[in-house]
Amino acid sequence: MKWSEIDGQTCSIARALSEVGDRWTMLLLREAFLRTRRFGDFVERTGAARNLVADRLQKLVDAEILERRAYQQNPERHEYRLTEKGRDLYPVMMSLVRWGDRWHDDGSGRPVEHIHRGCGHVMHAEPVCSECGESLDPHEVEVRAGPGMDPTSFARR
Amino acid sequence: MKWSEIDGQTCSIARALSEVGDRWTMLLLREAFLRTRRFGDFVERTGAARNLVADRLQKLVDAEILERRAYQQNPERHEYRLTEKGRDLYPVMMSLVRWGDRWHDDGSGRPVEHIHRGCGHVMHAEPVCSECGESLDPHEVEVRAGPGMDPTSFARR
DNA sequence: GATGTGAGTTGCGAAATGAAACCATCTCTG
DNA sequence: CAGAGATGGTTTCATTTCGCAACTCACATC
Repeated sequence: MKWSEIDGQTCSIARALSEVGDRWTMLLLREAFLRTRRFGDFVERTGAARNLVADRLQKLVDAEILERRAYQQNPERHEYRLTEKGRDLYPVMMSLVRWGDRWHDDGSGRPVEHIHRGCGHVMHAEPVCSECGESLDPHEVEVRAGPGMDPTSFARR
Repeated sequence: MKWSEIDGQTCSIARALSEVGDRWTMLLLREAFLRTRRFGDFVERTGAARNLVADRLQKLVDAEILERRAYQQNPERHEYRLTEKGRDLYPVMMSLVRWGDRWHDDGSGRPVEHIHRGCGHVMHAEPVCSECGESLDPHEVEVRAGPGMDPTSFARR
């Protein structure tokens, strides 16, 4: 199966990855969360080739994760900003940071620290159950087919 | 810059993505969390080409995210299981599921549902501040250079 | 001996990537 | 006004990776 057909799978993760699963795409989004908005800055800060940055930004705009809007005329210049859908990727980014910090610590500490203004502490994202607020443990979570599951693909398992 | 050099960046996300940022890698991990353990099942359930599955499983083993262990002799057969480091990717997977469910809903509902045994409800992962337990809002989080930041790359910003 | 199964490996055409050069607009400087 | 930056891409082309099918190998079963 080609990667480009992956979004046909009956799977939330496959469909999510069809939009943000690309290597450089994630780094572009990292930059977007750090308030990078201009083409040249994306190129410089991610280290990706210009043509790839152009292609991925376009795909993110098509997916309505970024929005391309003019910020000046003469010459017309555009900036790329996160949409609501894009901002909603925040938990994904934070959980990646958390994992990276925990398992790739070379002893020098975290490259960046996140401070929660509400409580003033250096923090990380902790996933909890949306219903009861308990900290999430994989063993405490049961997976079952939901209403959107294609029955044939579930039967296979 | 080539993708293979990406892990040299001073960034938790770049380093995390150098190990799990590949398209198929994430789908293999999805399967691992659903208790898929054998080569043939990974191939069948992800739809990836056999050589890619072989390559990615090997890389995951090298990264100590999966562990390859014999489960029988004559013929020797192996299974791939999540390590502690691999299981710790659970928040990443759950946040991807959450995002996919929210933004790719075609009206038929979620493909899979997660039930929290503790409270019995269909739930999703909700990220909160590790220090105060408040729900996380990007605007409430300040980012600053940590002890592990390469000063030259931060000065650039 | 023939056939089957599981787990890969190999070969090869097609597609994606990466680096550098090129282009188009507009502004600023002398 | 000519020429030299900024800025934001697009094009070109050699290299790398993908994706698919076929092949191998070790054992088991009929």
